Amino acid sequence: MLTQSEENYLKAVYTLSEEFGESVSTNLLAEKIESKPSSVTDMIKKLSEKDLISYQKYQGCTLTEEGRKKALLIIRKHRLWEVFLVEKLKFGWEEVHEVAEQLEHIQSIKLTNQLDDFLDNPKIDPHGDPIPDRNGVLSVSKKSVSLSELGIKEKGLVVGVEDGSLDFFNFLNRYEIGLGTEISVVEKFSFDKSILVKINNKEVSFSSLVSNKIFIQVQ
Amino acid sequence: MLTQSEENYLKAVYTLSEEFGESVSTNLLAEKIESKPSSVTDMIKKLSEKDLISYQKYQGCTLTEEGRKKALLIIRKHRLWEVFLVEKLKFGWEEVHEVAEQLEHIQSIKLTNQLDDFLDNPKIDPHGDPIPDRNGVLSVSKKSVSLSELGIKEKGLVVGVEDGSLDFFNFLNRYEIGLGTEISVVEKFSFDKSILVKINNKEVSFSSLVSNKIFIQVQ
DNA sequence: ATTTATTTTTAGATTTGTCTAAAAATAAAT
DNA sequence: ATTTATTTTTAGACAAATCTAAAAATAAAT
Repeated sequence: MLTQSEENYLKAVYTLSEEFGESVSTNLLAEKIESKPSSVTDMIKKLSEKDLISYQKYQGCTLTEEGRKKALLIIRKHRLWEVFLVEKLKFGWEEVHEVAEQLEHIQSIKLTNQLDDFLDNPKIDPHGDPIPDRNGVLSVSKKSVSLSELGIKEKGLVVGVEDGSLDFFNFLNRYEIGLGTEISVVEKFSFDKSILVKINNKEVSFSSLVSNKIFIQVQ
Repeated sequence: MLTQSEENYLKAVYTLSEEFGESVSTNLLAEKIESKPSSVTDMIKKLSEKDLISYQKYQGCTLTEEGRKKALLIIRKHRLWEVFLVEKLKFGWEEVHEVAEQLEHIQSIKLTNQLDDFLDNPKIDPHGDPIPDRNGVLSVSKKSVSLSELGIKEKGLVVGVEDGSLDFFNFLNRYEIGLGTEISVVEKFSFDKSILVKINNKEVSFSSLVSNKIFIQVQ
């Protein structure tokens, strides 16, 4: 059983490893965790004892296989709760982070997996970040962006949508858009924020309402 | 901001005050919290400093108005999460307590109130205990029991139902059962666990499936 | 009304996670 | 290749929440 603090360190090492290279320095971790380097050293030693982190003095640290797995399960919980807050409790996507930071530490595998099912096993969270599955595996590896954020001539695959309503689902069906559909941007109109895209060799225009809800992973 | 430990103490003082009289002894609290009397004394002093508990050495303690309010908001969260786990995530009512013990400490008034709305503002939790409203007020004061638990000739008012389905709602409508309806038990049949009751001066028989889902407050 | 038993409090120790200040190791700069 | 700057670690202290063991207060029993 890990403490909240230990979980936060594992998560921080994971995300910093992703963003910058492999090994994470003590100072960088301290900044992320908002604590002092000396505190970080102590905690790294502790997690190193537990074989969740591998560490050599003065050389920064990396997650072990076990540590990585733990980190991904915390991230899974965080992102599932974010989906819950936005989709079910009508939170704005910008205000969920703080609450999810607390909810991610709730211990119950059953809770996590039932929540996953209740939310229809979403693949991305409201910010476009991929959600690890129940084994801690990411099916989508990179962060995705909403269609509205793409530039002209950029293209990518649809990896998710934000709105779970039947209406929106029917709308997407009408245009033959599903997971894995390739979309490329032809033109963007700033006056109404609409976007002209090419799907299956047909050109279609979407309002910003729609383009904000379709998540794309650029190739 | 209270720590989890402080919150647990407030909740314990509240529930023990309800069960036994006003003043709660140090030993009783220690047993409830599963710690030692000396630890309890320390915490009581701390909460007393914060004006959440009133306390005189060797005389046990009681909640202040402020402390009571805090306790009721924690209980509110606990019971709302229990409803969520049973109704939405298909947990059994007997397995929700442990998880709710963790969820009750999540800090976000918005979360609590949105969850309340999402669950259609339930008045009782899956165990028949009343849920305080957003001001920490209990509209139903006593614990309720399922109809199946009443004895012959006992009567009471309907204060809630466990199942939120439209089917069940229609079923209740058919028999003119709503919140506040008086039900008295005429006879119980052990061979099939059905129950014969009187509602609006008409006698009706219910299966145990139904009687387990109707919550009654005995007068 | 003493004695005895129980309850409660105090005093001092422990663990976890943090901190500051100083020392040691590594990296950068002349 | 030294010197200087930066990073990281160590050593020791502190607050929170707990504990054990002993002392003090209250309650029960003779």
